[in-house]
Amino acid sequence: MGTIGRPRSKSAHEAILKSALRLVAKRGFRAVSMNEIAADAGVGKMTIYRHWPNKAAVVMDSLLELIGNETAFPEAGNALESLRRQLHLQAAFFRSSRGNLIRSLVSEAQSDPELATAFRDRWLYPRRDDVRQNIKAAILEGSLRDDFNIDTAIDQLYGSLYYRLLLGSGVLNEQFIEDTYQQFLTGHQARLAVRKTPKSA
Amino acid sequence: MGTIGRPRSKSAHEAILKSALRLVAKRGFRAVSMNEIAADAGVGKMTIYRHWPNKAAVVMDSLLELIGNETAFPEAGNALESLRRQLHLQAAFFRSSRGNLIRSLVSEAQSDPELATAFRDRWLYPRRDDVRQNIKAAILEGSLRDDFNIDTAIDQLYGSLYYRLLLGSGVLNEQFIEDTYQQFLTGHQARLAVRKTPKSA
Amino acid sequence: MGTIGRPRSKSAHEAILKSALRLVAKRGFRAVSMNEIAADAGVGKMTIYRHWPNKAAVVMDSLLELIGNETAFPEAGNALESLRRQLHLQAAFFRSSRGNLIRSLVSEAQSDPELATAFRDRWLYPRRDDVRQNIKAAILEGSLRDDFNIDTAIDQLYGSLYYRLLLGSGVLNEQFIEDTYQQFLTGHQARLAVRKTPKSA
Amino acid sequence: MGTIGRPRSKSAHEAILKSALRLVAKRGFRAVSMNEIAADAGVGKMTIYRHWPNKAAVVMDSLLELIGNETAFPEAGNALESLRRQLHLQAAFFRSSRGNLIRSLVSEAQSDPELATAFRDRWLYPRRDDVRQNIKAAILEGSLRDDFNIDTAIDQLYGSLYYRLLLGSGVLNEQFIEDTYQQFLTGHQARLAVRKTPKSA
DNA sequence: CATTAATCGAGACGGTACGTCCAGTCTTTAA
DNA sequence: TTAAAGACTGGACGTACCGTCTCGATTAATG
Repeated sequence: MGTIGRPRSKSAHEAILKSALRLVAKRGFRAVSMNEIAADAGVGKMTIYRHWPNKAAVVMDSLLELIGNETAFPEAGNALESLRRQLHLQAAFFRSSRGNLIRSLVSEAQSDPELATAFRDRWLYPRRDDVRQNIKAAILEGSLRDDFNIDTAIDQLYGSLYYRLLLGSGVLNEQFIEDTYQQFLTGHQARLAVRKTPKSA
Repeated sequence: MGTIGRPRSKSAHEAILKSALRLVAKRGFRAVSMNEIAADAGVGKMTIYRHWPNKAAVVMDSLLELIGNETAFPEAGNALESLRRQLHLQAAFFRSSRGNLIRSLVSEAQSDPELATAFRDRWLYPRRDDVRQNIKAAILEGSLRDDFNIDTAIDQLYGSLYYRLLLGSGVLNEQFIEDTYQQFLTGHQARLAVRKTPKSA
Repeated sequence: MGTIGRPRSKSAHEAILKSALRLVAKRGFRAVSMNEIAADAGVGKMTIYRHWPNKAAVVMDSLLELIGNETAFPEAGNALESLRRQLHLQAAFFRSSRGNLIRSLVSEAQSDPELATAFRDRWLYPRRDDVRQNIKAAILEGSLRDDFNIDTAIDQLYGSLYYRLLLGSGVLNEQFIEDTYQQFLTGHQARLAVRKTPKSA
Repeated sequence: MGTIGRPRSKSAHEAILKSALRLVAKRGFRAVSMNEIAADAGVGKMTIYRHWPNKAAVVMDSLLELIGNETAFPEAGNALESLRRQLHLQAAFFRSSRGNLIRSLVSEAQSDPELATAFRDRWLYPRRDDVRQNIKAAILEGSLRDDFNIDTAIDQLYGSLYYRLLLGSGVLNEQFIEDTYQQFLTGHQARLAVRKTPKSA
């Protein structure tokens, strides 16, 4: 049933998200003001505040609506390989300018409990669910053991990626991802009759 | 060499750090203003800026000077056990109100490159050096293998702790630490003649 | 020539004027928003702007259409007495909540030349014309001299009323009106027996 | 006794007043924003709000501190002549760009009771006191009668000037002032030889 | 009677100014 | 010279309102 009054402008909505995404990815969250986003989107500031409660919420939505599925699990012959490729996708995503969005949102979430909840519920947990599904599939395929705590394993796998993104202690390159994946395998791979030496650099 | 004029107040310096620590630990970085810290410390705002360049630097120093060694490696029979206990110390530290300092500084560092560098050079890397020394000791003791990339291993070990601190996806409890430690062992422990079953919840 | 389409709602027109009059008289021009008038009148904001160009125009019309003739010259035995009574009517009008409309419009007219012109052409000058007619009648009746500048005399008569309305330097009570009327008489009344030099252009 | 802390900047204070005066006199109250005044004065907006509660208060002070005595009673041989000249001064003041300040303040005062009180207490009443002193002097000099209500007489004298300033019904030229002055004389001048019934309270 | 076209209530829109807040700097007097 | 106190510039914030625009629904006069 249609509501009365002028409907919200879909084009304004999208223009705001695109401007926010572009500006924040390029210059960072704090360096971009609401006035600037509004001007860039050709929109009144009140329109932004009518759609979102604050800057963080705008950026949160621009992440979800515009680039939400860049890190989806890719097709591969089996679950384990799909997981491996997704880790590389995630690293590439973090290395790109999009990584600024994640850094900004995690940063703001430290002083904004509502944003923290939103980030978890709308970004983190859905992606963790995907990972969990993938791991369960790998278990069913017989590639992984079935006696470990999946949530803990996920934290170990992805924790190091977020760590390098946020702390900058090292580069998120291919080798690092490969090592992390292998370390995960070492701990959780199903035991075969024969077993080789695990590896790392 | 005798200085002219009124000497700097050492008590002011400490009062500022204590106020900053207390207020930021309780209410968070963003919610605390410089005026408030100055007032709480019974000090003029200029005195703060004469000692530190900005708010983040004050909090950085309050972390280092007041509670810097709460996570030092404890004595234990061997290097591995010392590492295990340190992981538990670090988790306790993160769970306490002090965790707010780390969260605040990492958060601010996302938009302040100088702070990012300072945080790495003065907090992160010294502690990583300790971990590295410990791991090398464990290698020498024959408890760990000697063919892995230590920096990557450190990221895997501590990344999940920072992840839970900053993302709030799960509790930093004893079990989580124990699992993380075991997963590290699984991947890096020296192969003995006999081997037990690794574990997890 | 018949117009096409839905005709303008006369009831909406009147409801708007009544709401504007009531709200502005009670709370003042600036304190009342167009949204509020629209809501009070049970009308869409666009309907107001389809009938009038801006808020001042609405209030201007509410003054003219609803209470325009409260200060008309009353019947009396002669022109002078009619003038005297009209001055008292005008004072009563200014003292009432209707005075707020005049104050509001004069106030807005200071920064809105179009409104200033409209206020003069539609409110001020018609009433000055009435006064002028009355004075001319009094001259014809032999009660007033015929050698003074009528416009200047009107400004002197009514200027003090507007002055007290807008500046609030004193009350617009009966005595003040009576004194003002007498001062006018002193200067412009026809000489009964002997008289000295008249004055003015 | 000197207070502690940095004292308010006298130069900033004056720069603000001068900018406000210049801009408002030229373009009018509503057309000038606080940001603009701040920028023109080379001052932060907070400094303005630290010295005054709102724009009207700034303009009020710029009127009083910068051009307050342009309408002071000039020296003349006698009180009546001084009054006559002051009327001409006042008219010239109203005709000049300074008249915009008076118009602005009276306009804003219609919706700002505090400003209304301030305008009366700080601008209007002091000047009325001067007029009252002058009239009393003229009475003592024997030029004016002593049996009329002075406040009413002042309203009649100056009311017409404010009326033409605010309503724009006619020009504030020399002739108008002269007529107004003569009308005042007619009603209040002391009778030279023979005299009939006086008038008014 | 169906069509047409301007109106209606509702409310989102672009734009502009407001008044508040805080970071980091500067300027006093006192010690 | 340094201290406490607090005023300073600069700039972002979130709110309010104006006057315009856009919906779906209504309402005469026209065809």
